Formats: sequence, structure tokens, C-alpha cells
Amino acid sequence: MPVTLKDVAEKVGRSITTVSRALHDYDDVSAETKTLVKQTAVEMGYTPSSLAQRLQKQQTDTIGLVLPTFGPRFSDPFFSELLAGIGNKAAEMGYDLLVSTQPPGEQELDAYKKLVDSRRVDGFIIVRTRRKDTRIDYLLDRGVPFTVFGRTDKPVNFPLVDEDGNYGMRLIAEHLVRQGHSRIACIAPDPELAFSTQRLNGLRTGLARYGVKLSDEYIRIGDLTHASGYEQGSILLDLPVPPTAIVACNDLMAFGAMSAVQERDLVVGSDIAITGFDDTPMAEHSHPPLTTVNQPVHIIGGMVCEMLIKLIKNEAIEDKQIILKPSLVIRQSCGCLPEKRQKVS
Amino acid sequence: MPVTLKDVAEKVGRSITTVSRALHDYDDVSAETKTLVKQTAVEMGYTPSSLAQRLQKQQTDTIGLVLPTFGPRFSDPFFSELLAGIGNKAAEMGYDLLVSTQPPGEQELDAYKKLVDSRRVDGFIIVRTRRKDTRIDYLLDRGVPFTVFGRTDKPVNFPLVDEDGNYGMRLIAEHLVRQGHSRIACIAPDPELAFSTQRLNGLRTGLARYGVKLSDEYIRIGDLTHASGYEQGSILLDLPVPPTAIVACNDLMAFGAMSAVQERDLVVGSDIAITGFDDTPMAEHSHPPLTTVNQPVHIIGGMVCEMLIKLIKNEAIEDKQIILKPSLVIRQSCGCLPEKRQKVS
DNA sequence: TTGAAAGCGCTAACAA
DNA sequence: TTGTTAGCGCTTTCAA
Repeated sequence: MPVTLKDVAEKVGRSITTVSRALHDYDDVSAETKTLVKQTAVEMGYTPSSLAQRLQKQQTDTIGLVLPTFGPRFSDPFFSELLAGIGNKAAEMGYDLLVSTQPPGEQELDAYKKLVDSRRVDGFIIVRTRRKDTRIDYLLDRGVPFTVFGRTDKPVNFPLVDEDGNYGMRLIAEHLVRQGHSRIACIAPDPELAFSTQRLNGLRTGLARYGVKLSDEYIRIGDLTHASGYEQGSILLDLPVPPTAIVACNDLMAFGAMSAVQERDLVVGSDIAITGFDDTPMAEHSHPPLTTVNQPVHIIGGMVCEMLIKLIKNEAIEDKQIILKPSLVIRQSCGCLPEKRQKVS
Repeated sequence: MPVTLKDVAEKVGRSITTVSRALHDYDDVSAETKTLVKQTAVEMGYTPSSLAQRLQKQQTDTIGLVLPTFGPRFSDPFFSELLAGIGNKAAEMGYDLLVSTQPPGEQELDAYKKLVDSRRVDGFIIVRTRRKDTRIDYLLDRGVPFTVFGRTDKPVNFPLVDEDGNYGMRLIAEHLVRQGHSRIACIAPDPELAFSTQRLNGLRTGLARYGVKLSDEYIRIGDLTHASGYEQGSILLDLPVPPTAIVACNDLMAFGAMSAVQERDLVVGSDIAITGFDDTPMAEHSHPPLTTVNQPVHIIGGMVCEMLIKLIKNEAIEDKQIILKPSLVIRQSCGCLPEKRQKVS
């Protein structure tokens, strides 16, 4: 059985109150009792019960993260990196991280409601925002603290971090047009996802600036998985007049599209350009290495986590709404750099 | 402020106890009060405080999962799928999942100790076992419930699920030898990881059965990432006498090795065979599709989770130690099947 | 400088 | 059928 305050109190022959205060370094406790208490506490291996502390403080020191998954086989390097970013920061700041996985929809919202109703977390981090996001509406309505990775359609005033996907895609558009591309296709996720629209619009305006139009038949919807990148890429390649460049809205779909290209004995880079978004670790050593837009997911995770904890503690937050300017990472898949081997020889 | 039992009790003019028992359907409460209580409870939006319930029951209804990460950029499809498998089952059985990410070592063990000492979880799921695993030693010593995905060097008697990696690699070995390969290399992770040794031994004995020896210079150590698969693959390919087949111990490293091959203008499948292990979703549509060993990570996650909860509840567990027989998934990267395009034409 | 007592919200043994 | 009481382990007034 675990050692409690009571046990320590009996041992040192003091009241529970005194022991508690000694341990918390209250200055109305004599130096002697303080050291005595502290010493015996460690001797006896006393550690406070977080449950009891939490009940008394009426807070859980826990933050909730409900990951939106699609299907049972949830295999996404993006989320694992985000999770690590959040988890590390949470641990650093003394908070627990409660993780749940739910496909978007009613079940998902129920998960939030359950956690809120039973008061199991002090706040939430919301990721992968939707244009109209019921999760946010709900938490706003209930007055539960939360921070967000991503934006929604309407301007808001809760803390949030996002990358300027519109800008990132304009960089991509500019780069491709300068390579001489005009038949440019895009594989985007469900337009309900906020970043989908942002990135698609970014691509569109970026191209328009150079007089290039993004044709409707060149816009395909995927679900952000490798498989769907492959499928949608295949469809694009089999078009009567296929595009000369495919812009995927995340790296995973870009890799899938690359496979589709290579399966047709075409060369990514020279025959057709492929670009991604995220700059996941795999992008560096794919074949060919993927031109993409960098997004410091790990760091963003840490930022939203820290903001949330400050929000919970009612501490001031310097910048409430942070929009990061992304940078273009030019590698070989867009065809503008020679292949590594050629450089060597 | 949240509604408590007391609030409901006052409203219906009954004692807290009666309300509590009515809500729990005790049969010593009159039907009338029962309905009255239940009705007003929902009307008032009462939900029990999990904190209070847990303190009283002296259990947390929470399971702990400390993911061993390497470096800040933790991007691993294997773990995200495992997490979903565990998370879904936990939610289904009414348990919370507390996730922490720590690089193996002292910090990691401290994370366990902290969670144990402050009694924040009822038990742990341990993943990616080491041959001598201090996490297991610690939990065993402290008498904390846990289940394990993987094995260690010594036979044990706690609940565990593992895949027979030795067998899986023998399947690979047999398949490659039958293709006529004799210069076979392997990229394995740190031999301290239990599955590394298992798989390496499996490959070795599988080859030996056909009189093929696994040469020392053909054994490379990676860290399971895509980048290290690329690096170690490059080293193997640049050997004076390079191997004709590279067996990677996970899919991610296999993909990295494939990139290294392709960067040298060699063709995976015909010029050199590459195989993986895990059968992650990307394996199906990589270029070429990856021959690998299937491991139902998602399901295994669910299994260890369910076993742990039963263990915590002191319920009987049918099979305590489950070793799954893996199956070989033959695709194109080993060179024995024609490419898709050729089949079509 | 210390301790008694109340209370966080809940469950459960025991009386009435 | 219901209520009183105690207690889970802790923090924090308020007296002594």
C-alpha cells in the first residue's frame, strides 16, 4: 500500500496538516520539523496521490488530445510527430497527456463531451481544423479552455497556431510556373478541412498571378493517405491530356502519386513534377527526394501545448494567433535540380 | 460550476446517498424516487466527477503508454497505428489512455516511476522490448500490472503478445534463396532490441537451412528510420561486392534502402531484391510494391490493451502469451513477380 | 509554530 | 426504503 501523509504524520508525531505544510515549504513551520518531515518522507518513500491533490485543487493537470483518424489502420507520420511535439512539452511542464483516437463525426464529439462532462481534462488541443468546426463550437459554448492547430472560416479570438498554407502553395505555384509548367494538377483532401481550401486557393492564386489556370478536371480529392495519393495520381496520369505537374497537399499523397508515376515507367522530375507539403522526414531520402513545403510540426505541437497550459493557468500569452511563414524546400521531384548521382559523376 | 450529487439531492429533497444509489440502480431504492432522481439528474445535467469516483475507488481507469522515441522528429507509421489500436480498445472498454513520449534511457524509466509513484495509471503497456528490459524489471518489482508487445531474453509469466519474427524472417530467407540469391544482406536495428536479434537469427537460420551464410559485412545496424535505411543501404551498395538482396527489419528502412538503390540507377526487384517487415499501408503502393512480412499492429495493440484491462480487473485471461505466426506478403520488390504494368500490357 | 476541522465529490457500511 | 456516518488523501482556513 502506498505511503500517505497520515503515515508520515504518525511517524514524526505531528499532525497531517503540519506535514503537508512542511512538504510545501510553508514559512510558518519550524526549520527542525521541516527537515525532519522531509527526511522521513523520502525515507518512507512518500509521494502525494495525484488523485487526491487533483480532487482538492479541482483540476486534473491533464490535457486532452483527440486525434481524428480515418479507418482502423491509422498510419500517419504527421500525427506521430505532432504527438511527440505536444507530449514532450506537456511532460516538460508537468502535465499529463490524455490521447484518444476517433474518426471525425458524432463519436468524436461524444469523446469530447465525455471528457468535459466527467471533468477529466483541463483543456484540449484541437488539430486539423474543419472550416466549420463543431468541436470548437462545442468547447466555446461550454467555456472549456483549448488551443488550436489550424484555422477555421471565421476569424476568432482563441489562441491558435497555423502555417500559412496559402502562402506555401503560392511558393509552389511560382516555382512550378517558372519551370515552364502550365498543366498543373492538385490532389487535395476533403474541402471541409480548413487547410485544404487554404492550400487550394493558394495554389490557384499563385498560378493566376502568372496567367495559369487551375482546371477543374485537374483537381482531385484524396484522404491524405499514401493509397489515395496513388489512386488520385493514377487517375490524373490516365487523363487524355495528363498534367505535367502534380501538387499534393501533403507528403504522404505525394509519395503515392510518385508511385503511380513510376509504375507507368515515367520519371518523376523530368517527365512529371511532383510536390508535397509537410516536409516529413521521408521527403529527404525518397526517390527522387521530394520538393515540398516545410512545416515544423514538432515545434507547432509544442507551441499549442504551451499556449494551452498558459491559458489554463491564466497566464498571459504573448502572441495569441501565430501564423508561420513556411519555406519552400526544393529537392529533385520538381525537376529543377539535377539528380544527386549526376552531380557526383 | 458543474452539477454535483449534492445539488441533485437538494433538488429532489433526498439524501446524497439515496441519489447515488438511485443512479446506480440499487434495488433498495423505491421505483418512484429512482425515476425522480434519474430524471432530475439529466435535467440538471449531472455527470459524476471522475476525480471523486477515482479517489474513492482508488483506481484511475487509466492505462499508461510510454512511447520510446528517438530524437525530436518522431515520425513513425508503425507507432501511430499501434496507438490507434490501443486507443480504440481502451475507449471501447471505458479506459483513458495516458501517453508519454520519451527516448529510451533514464528519463524514460523516470517517466514510469513518476506515473507509478503518483498513482496516475492502473497499469502499463510496454512496447518494443529490449533483451534486458529495465522497464519490465521495475514494474515487476513494484507489482504494477502491465502487458507487453514483444518478448525479452528470459521466459516470463506476464501477459504478452508478440509476432514470431524469427519465423517471419525464415520465410523471407527461404523465399530469397529460392529466387537464387546467395549474397544476402540485412539491415537490423540495435541488437539490444529484442526483435532485432530474433529477426536476425531467423534470417540466419533460414539461410543456413539452404547452406547460405549471412556474412558479417552484410549486416548493418540502423535505427529503424527511413534515413538510416537509406544510409545503411548506401553503404551496402557501395561495397566492392554488393549484396543481391537486402533484407530490412522494418518497412521504413526498406523504403530508405530502396531509395538508395534507385539513386544508383538500379532497379529494385530485378537488379536487387529488397524486403521489409511490418506491412505498413505504404508497402502496398510503394514503387515497386514492397515484399514484406505482415504484422497486424493495430490488432496486436487491441490485444495487449484488452489483456491489460482484464489483468487490472482481475479477470481471467485465456491465453496469456500469444505468439502470432506471421505471413509473407509477396509483392514486386523481391523480383519474383512481374511488374504491374507488364501484367497489364 | 502547530493542530483541529472543514471540504473537494463520491461510495459504502451500518442504522433507523 | 432512506439517512447518517465515515472515509478515499489531500489542502487550507481558522484557532489555539
